[in-house]
Amino acid sequence: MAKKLLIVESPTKAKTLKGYLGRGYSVLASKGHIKDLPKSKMGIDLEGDFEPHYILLKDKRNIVKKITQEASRSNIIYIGSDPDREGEAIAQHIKEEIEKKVKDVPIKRVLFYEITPEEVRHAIKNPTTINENLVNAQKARRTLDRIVGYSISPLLWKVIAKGLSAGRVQTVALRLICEREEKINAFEKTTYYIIKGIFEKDGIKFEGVFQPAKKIEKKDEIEKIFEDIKDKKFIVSEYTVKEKHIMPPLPYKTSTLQQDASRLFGFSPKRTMRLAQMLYEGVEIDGKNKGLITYMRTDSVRLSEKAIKKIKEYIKSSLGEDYVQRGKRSFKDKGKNVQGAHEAIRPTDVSLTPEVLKDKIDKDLLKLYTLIWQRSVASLTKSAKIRETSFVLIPDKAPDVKFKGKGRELVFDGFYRVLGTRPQDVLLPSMKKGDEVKRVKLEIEEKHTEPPPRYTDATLIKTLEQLGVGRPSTYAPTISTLIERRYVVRQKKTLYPTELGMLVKNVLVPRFPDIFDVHFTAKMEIELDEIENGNTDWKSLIKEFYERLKVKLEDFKDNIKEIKETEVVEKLDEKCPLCGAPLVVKWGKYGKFIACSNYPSCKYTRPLQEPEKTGVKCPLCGGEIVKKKNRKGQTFYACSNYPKCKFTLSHEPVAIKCPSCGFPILEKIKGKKGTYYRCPNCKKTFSEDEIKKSG
DNA sequence: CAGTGAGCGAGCTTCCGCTTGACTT
Repeated sequence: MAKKLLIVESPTKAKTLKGYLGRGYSVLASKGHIKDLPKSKMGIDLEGDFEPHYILLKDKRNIVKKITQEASRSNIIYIGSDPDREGEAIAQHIKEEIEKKVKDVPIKRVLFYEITPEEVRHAIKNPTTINENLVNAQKARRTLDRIVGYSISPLLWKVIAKGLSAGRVQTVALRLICEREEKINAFEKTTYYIIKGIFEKDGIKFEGVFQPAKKIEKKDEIEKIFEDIKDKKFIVSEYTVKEKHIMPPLPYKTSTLQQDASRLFGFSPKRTMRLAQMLYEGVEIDGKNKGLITYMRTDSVRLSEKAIKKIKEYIKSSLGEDYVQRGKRSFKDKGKNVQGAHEAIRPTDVSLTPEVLKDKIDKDLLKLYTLIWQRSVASLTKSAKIRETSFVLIPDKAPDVKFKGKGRELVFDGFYRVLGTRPQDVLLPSMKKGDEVKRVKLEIEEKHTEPPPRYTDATLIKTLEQLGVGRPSTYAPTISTLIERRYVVRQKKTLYPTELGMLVKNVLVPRFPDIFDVHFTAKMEIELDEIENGNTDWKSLIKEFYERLKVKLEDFKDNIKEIKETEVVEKLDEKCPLCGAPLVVKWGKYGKFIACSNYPSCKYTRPLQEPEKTGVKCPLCGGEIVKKKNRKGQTFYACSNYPKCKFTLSHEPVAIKCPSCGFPILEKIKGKKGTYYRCPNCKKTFSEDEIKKSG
C-alpha cells in the first residue's frame, strides 16, 4: 500500500517520477488545470469583490476523484505542479479538492526545477507551502482575460455577427497582421539605381557595388556617373581582414522550434506541437518505450548540468576535443527567470542520434527530432570562425564613387559541423592598398524598395514572443483561432487578413486602444510581478482596470447603432423587391449577405454573390443547378430552388442522358485515372469513350 | 470507398492558460 502521494501535471512526468521514487509513492497527474471559470457565464462578481468563481472542470472529475481516493489512503501528500504562476494555482485547486474529502493528511508543496533523481529527492526533502501571492497573480491574470474576452466579444456579436471573438492575445495578433497589411497597401514603391562591377585580379573574379549613401532615383544621374567612370582604372583604396567568431545558436524553446519547423519544413505550429508531444511521450524503440525529448512547452533555453556534461562528452567522442565549447555558457534570456519550470527542448539521450533513429521512427518525427538534436548539440559546440575581408575600390580621380564588397572564408566550422550547413565562402584575391584591379564589367542595375513582408506563422510567433504576448502553450492555438474566426487565412505559409479581420480590428482598436496596445501584456506582467512579490493587492488592480474599461464599454454600447451604420453595414443603391426600402450588405456567420434595411419588419435576404450557374436543369423540378459551397468551403452542386427543392450533387453535372436508365443528367467525376461519368440515379459509371459512342 | 452539404432572425456564441484524450460509426 502506497503511503505517500505525489501529484504533478503531466502524465509522462508522473511515470518518470514513479520510476525514481519506487514503492511507497503513488504518483498521479492532474493533466493541467482542474478548475477554471465556467464557460457559460462571466463567473466574476464585477460589481462586488472580483473573486473568480472557479468550478471543477467536467473532464477532470474522474482525475480529481482518483486523486482524492488515493489521498485518503496516504499519510502525506506532495503537490508537484510546475513551479510557476499557473502551477501554483493548480496546486491550490488540488489542495482545495483534497481537503473537501480528506482531513488530517498533511498537504505539502514541492518544487521541481529539474526531473532528476537527486533534484526530486532534494525537493521532497524540502517541501514548502503554497505561495498565496502566486495564486493571486494567477487570479488577476485569469479574471482580466475573462473580463476582456467576455465583455468585448459580445459587442462584436451586436455590431457585426454572432460567434466572433476578441481577447488580450488574439486581438493583438490580429492587429499586427492587419496593420502590416495596411502598411503594405500604403507603401509606395520607389526605383533607385546602383552600379554593379565585376573585377578581376590574379585570375580571380569578384564583385563590387557602388551604392551611394543617398539613393539615386534618377536614371540620367546614374548614367552620368557611369559615363564618367566606365573607362577608368580601378584602384584598391581600402582593404581590411578581420577574424570573427560566430556564436552557436541557443537550444530550442517552443517559439523557436515552431519558427524553424515552419521555415524549414512548412509545418504549422499545431503540427509541430503534435509531433513534439509524440516525441516527448515516447516512441516504441526496439520494443521499449522511450521519451525522446524533454518537455515541449517551455520558454527556457536552459540546459541541465547533467545534460550539458553528456552532450559535451558526446561532442568530444564524435568530433574531438577541439569542438567542445569551453567554459560555461550563459543561457540567460534577457534577465528572465532562469529557474523556470522547464528546461530547453533537447533530446533526453544524446547518444540516440538521428542516424540511430532512422528507420525506427516516422519520417516527420525524425525531421523534428533531428532539428532538436542538432540544435542542442550545436549549442554546446565551439563557435565558428570566419575570416572576413572587405575592400573599397575607386575609379581613378573619382574618390566619391566607392565600389564596396566583402569576402568570407570559414576557417573553423565549429557548430556548423553539427548542423550540417555552413555559410557559403566568397573568395577574393589578395589585395593591398594601391593595387590596380582589372575591370571586367560595369553595369547599371535598377533596384526597387520593397514593402514590409506579411507575417508568417514563424514571424508572427517571433513578434508575439518579443512583445511578451501569449505563452508557449498558446502560440499555436492563437493562430488557429484567428483562422477559425475567419479573421485570417493562411496561404502556403503567409497569413493574410480577411475583410472581416480588418473590420474587427478597425472596430475594436480605436475604442479600446490601451487593451489592444501591443505593449499592454508587458505592462500587465509588471503589475503581476508586483502581486507575486506581495506589493500589490490583486483585487484593487482588477477593480481599477475594470472601472476604466467600464467607461469604454458603455461608450461602445451607446454607439452600437452608429458603429453599425457607419462602419459595418454598407448601403446599396438597390431597392428591396418586397417592400421597396433600400437594401444593405450585412455580416453573418458565414460572411456577407444582402438584406433589407427594414429588418425585422421585412425579412428579405439573398446571397451577396449569385451562385454560379451550370446551365443544367434540375431533373426534379426543372430549376437551375448552381455551384455552391458548404460551410467547410467544399463545393457542391444543388438546385437553385432550395429549400423548396433539395436536389444535390457532389460533382459537376452535365446534360447527358444516362445510357442505362435514361436519367437526364450525369455527374462528371475527375478520378485519378482520368475523367469518368456517373449516373446519380442508377449509380452506373461510364468512361468518356462509352459516352461518346452513345452520343 | 461512398456520399453529405445549404438555414445567416431566440437560445447560444466568447477569453487565456495549464494539460491530454475519445460517448461510437
